[in-house]
Amino acid sequence: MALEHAILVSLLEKPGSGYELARRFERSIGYFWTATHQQIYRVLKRMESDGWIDVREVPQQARPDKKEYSVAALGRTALAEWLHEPIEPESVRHDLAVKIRGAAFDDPAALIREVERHHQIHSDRLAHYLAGSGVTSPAPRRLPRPTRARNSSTSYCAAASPTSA
Amino acid sequence: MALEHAILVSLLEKPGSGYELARRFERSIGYFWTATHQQIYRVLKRMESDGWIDVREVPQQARPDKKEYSVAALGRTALAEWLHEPIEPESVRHDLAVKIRGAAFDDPAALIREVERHHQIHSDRLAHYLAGSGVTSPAPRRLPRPTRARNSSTSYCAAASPTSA
DNA sequence: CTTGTCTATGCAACGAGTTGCATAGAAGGA
DNA sequence: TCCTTCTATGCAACTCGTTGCATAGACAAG
Repeated sequence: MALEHAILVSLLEKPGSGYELARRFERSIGYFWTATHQQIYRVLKRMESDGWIDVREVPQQARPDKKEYSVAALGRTALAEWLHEPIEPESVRHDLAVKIRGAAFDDPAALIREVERHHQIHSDRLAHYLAGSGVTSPAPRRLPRPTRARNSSTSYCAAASPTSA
Repeated sequence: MALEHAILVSLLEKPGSGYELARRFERSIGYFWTATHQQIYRVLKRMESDGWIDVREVPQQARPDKKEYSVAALGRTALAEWLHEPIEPESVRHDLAVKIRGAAFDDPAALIREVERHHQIHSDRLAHYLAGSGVTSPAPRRLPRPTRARNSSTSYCAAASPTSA
């Protein structure tokens, strides 16, 4: 329900075409919201017909013409309203956590490698964020070696005691 | 694509009905994957017709009968396969981050309260996790007061310099 | 000359997830 | 008695998001 709003933010930063937005959603705003070009084109259509954004045909040489979108008054209002709503239920979908919990019924060792891989990915991304933001890096942290996680991991996570392990 | 697998994990921990699963998805496994009862019932149907799970009609007194599901051999195989696949693109959808970025075009002060509210919610949840897991709490951390975030926040976040602020 | 890549837009079909509504018996409180 | 809550299951309609495919001109590499 928020792709519209992510697009509004991006168009306020700089007007652009569907194609350009799709590029931005590969980085920049895409770090916070993912979307494919299909979705973007479809939502742009709707936003335009709702009067949230304006279109301008821009002829180009040496490449196809494009439609440049910019935020209309109605769009700004809609964005402002959304910004003032509290964010709610935050629906969680965390594959890795489900797998970790499922590991009790399979081979935990294989998952540990996967967890470490993800830790690496997230560390790298954090470094990337910080490098770009100009904020000085906090003291680097590393994952503490597992202490007593091996047997305690099922204690609250599992609704009931697993029958295998 | 992973609700099936979350259900398999939950049913391995303890067989149960659609209704009971829906309860579990309100806590326990629900911390990692959200699902409504509608979704659960629909997926259970499919899993059953695919032979991933077995059903057993359980007559009850003083309440409606229920169908108790348990994991079949095919289900265990499917889960094992899934556990060994690497997790990929991790599609990100982070309302709060989009709002923070949009705040440059609106009232940043209002959002600060929202951010603090969320920090509180996450701290509480972390405490809850740790309390349940038996892991000793790490040194409590608090958000550093904003240092120079006010003007640097747009540097890499924004694809282009915002024209208002 | 063909193949592949980049810009630029879009349709059609599907699958995942949400919302609203419906049923139905038992129990408990106003 | 009526109303609400709890257990238990489900249909129908919708929106959101993904995947596959299509078009089409310009350009560069082989």
